[in-house]
Amino acid sequence: MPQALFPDVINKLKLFDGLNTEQKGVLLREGRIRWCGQGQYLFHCGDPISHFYVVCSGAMQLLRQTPDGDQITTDVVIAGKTISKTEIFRNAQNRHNVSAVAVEDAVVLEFSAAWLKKAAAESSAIALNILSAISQYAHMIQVEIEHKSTMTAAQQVACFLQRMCLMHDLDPNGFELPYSKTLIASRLGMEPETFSRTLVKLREHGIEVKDSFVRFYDMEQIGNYVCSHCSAVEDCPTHRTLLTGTCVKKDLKA
Amino acid sequence: MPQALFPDVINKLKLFDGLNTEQKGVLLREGRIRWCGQGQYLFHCGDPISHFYVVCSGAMQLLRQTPDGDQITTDVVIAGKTISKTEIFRNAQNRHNVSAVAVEDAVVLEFSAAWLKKAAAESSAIALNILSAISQYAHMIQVEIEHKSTMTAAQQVACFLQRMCLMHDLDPNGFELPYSKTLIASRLGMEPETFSRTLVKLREHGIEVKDSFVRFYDMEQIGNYVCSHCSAVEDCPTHRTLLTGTCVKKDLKA
DNA sequence: CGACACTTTGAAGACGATCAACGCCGGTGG
DNA sequence: CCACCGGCGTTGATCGTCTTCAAAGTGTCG
Repeated sequence: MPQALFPDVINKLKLFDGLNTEQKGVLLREGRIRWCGQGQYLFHCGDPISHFYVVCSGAMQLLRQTPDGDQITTDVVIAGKTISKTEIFRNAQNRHNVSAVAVEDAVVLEFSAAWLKKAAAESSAIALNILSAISQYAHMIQVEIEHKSTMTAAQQVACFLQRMCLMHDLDPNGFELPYSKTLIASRLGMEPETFSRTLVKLREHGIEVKDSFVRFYDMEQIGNYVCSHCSAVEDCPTHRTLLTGTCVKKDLKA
Repeated sequence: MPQALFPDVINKLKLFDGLNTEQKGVLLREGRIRWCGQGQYLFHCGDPISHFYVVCSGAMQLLRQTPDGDQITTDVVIAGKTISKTEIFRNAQNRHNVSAVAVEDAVVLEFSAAWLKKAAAESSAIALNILSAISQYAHMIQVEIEHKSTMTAAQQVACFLQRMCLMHDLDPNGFELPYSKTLIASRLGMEPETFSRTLVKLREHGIEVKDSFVRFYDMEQIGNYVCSHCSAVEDCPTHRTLLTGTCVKKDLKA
């Protein structure tokens, strides 16, 4: 019984916002649990899209191989987030355009793609929830494109660390990086070397990183170069300070 | 009567796929026509989101100012495409996060945002059409992020020119650029100078550009560096040759 | 005609990628 | 128990690419 195992994750799913407990129950009965050991693939790029997934614990990396060998990390999906929503509704060749692999032992709830489509077609609440989620996602990557073409590596890292702090609900005054630096660098589309060098520079700008321990020690400075567009991530009182600045490029140029 | 004025554009709208003529008629009666002279803004970044738009003729540029002055072109929307879909369903602050300005005289059909939400809630066909459109869009920008971090300017331009050829239904053996080089450069997130220099280099790789005239003169070479992920853009028999390669970075590295 | 936007070209500079080397750790196997 | 290996992270040196600044040519429009 899925609900019994991961009630928190399931109850917080935005996908089911606006549905009552009974309705959720009916839908969730279709779910099947899958365990993914670290390094195990949930699916590969090019596979037919058969399922929709909710990550219950652990984390999955979405990545794509470019034909000349190097790989791009599209996203790192943590507990409570979903996989394949976008692909399922794309109405294209119906094949995954990314691979999904567990970066740490993970538990995933799996539904058939048809189930999701049916739910969207029959419940306008669900359809609108999905629309909202995909729209937010689209906005996020759009902002990231913008970052890539206008910000230096330091700015991107600073911005990313702050979003990560929000998304993982970590303490801005000190937290451990939730996954490896190599993976973060890949997620940001930069080389591990560049990422490493960048972390050192951030120390002069209100962010201290020692090993995998991060501390925002000068909120005022940080407020100066938080990117205003990033506030698209859900607002949260605890982290409010991280969200109320505008992105001033110059500050990190030095 | 909107339909009378722009029957082609309206009838081809994917948004209404699966609806009969009568249903379309009812929905379209709500539309209001707006003329946008070149340089005129349809809305500004930060404005409350009030409407959903269908471009009937001309082209609109979507752009965002970064706080330190430079501007990013998010997208160039041509006839038959829509504006604000994503923003409307984002369920965030309900404000535009881009500005829309006419790059050439444009005619736009305008619907209230509430109208679109209502249509999506009441018709699962429409909801699924929107889901599909946004998903495709999300995939496209995802691929563009990938391009930005793995491809050189030359590769990006080559790929973009081919997608443009498809989207605008142009003749691969020779066509005029549908808008200015400065705008294209901005759309690609690069400087006009870089873009200009890049076009010269493409001549050695199967693409000739003279002034604003583009010709793909060596399909075989081009096939070698078309990016396979880009085939997400709708397939089209005329342009099939442009879609059947895989993206081999090395070819354009020289 | 003059103002202005667009495009191209040149030269210099900044930034990130790449290659190489090293220290560190955890695991494996002799 | 120690030797060895592989992955990770850091640092240094070098290289290529894109940006930036500058200048000049072209075209359009008032």
